[in-house]
Amino acid sequence: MPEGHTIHRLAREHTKLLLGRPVRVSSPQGRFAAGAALVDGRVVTRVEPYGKHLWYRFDGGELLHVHLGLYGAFAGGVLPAPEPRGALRLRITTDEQWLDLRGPTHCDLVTPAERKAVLARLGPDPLRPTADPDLAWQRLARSKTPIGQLLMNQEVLAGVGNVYRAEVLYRAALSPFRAGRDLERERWDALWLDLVMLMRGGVRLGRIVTTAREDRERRSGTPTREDSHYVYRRDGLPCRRCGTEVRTQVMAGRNLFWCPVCQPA
DNA sequence: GCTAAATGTTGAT
DNA sequence: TCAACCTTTAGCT
Repeated sequence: MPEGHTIHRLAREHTKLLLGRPVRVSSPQGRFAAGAALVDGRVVTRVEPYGKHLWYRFDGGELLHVHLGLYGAFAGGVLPAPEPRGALRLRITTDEQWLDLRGPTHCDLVTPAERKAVLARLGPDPLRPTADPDLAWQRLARSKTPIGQLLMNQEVLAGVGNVYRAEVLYRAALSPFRAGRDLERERWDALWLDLVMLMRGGVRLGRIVTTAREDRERRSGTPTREDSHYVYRRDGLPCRRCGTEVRTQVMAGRNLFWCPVCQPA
């Protein structure tokens, strides 16, 4: 379930769990066996998130790069660890805890240069305190590409995925089909601030909630999980604010959701 | 029990 | 544009 908020939350958890401790590292599945052997017994000195990427630094200078992709996920708990089964790419254990990684797109040892190359291609990450929204604006402001596509481009913005794309555009009352260069600077600044707030909330809660309380309660009395979004995966259902059917269509290779009335072209 | 789809990216065609 | 990665879950039967 990984957009940027998931990655930043994992970085916090893993920092608390691993930092300054020697770890046992293995790859029961075998695909990361050689890399695991190289860092087995090392001390973790840093866990760093950027966008949807995670890096783990070890005291021998090694760097582990993890990208969860669409299905990658961590699980963990207090020892003893469960018997490894299925495709378990990575297991890290401390004296007390175990951590399992399954299904990632990337789980590899990389050089500092390779890490730099990845970072160089990423746009500003709304979850990083020093992120500069102007870098994204430079790209947006001269692009004919629809804003719904630009928001998904990690070279424009790092960490935004399909849920935040749909939801932040709804909250801004912006059509996903509007060209980036037709976006006013003030509206971009407001969009960025909203992303920062929403994604920080995602880190805190461990899930994405974009609906204002009054919108959650209007239709259902008690808030439930399915009230967490305005439009994401709500195609065919009435818009929470205007009642119009929420629409969907593929944009940037993923299902986009929007309200044609609240987000007029 | 089976199938399709899912909060993502890459590399081949 | 599409298959691959590889796991979980929702929605069927």
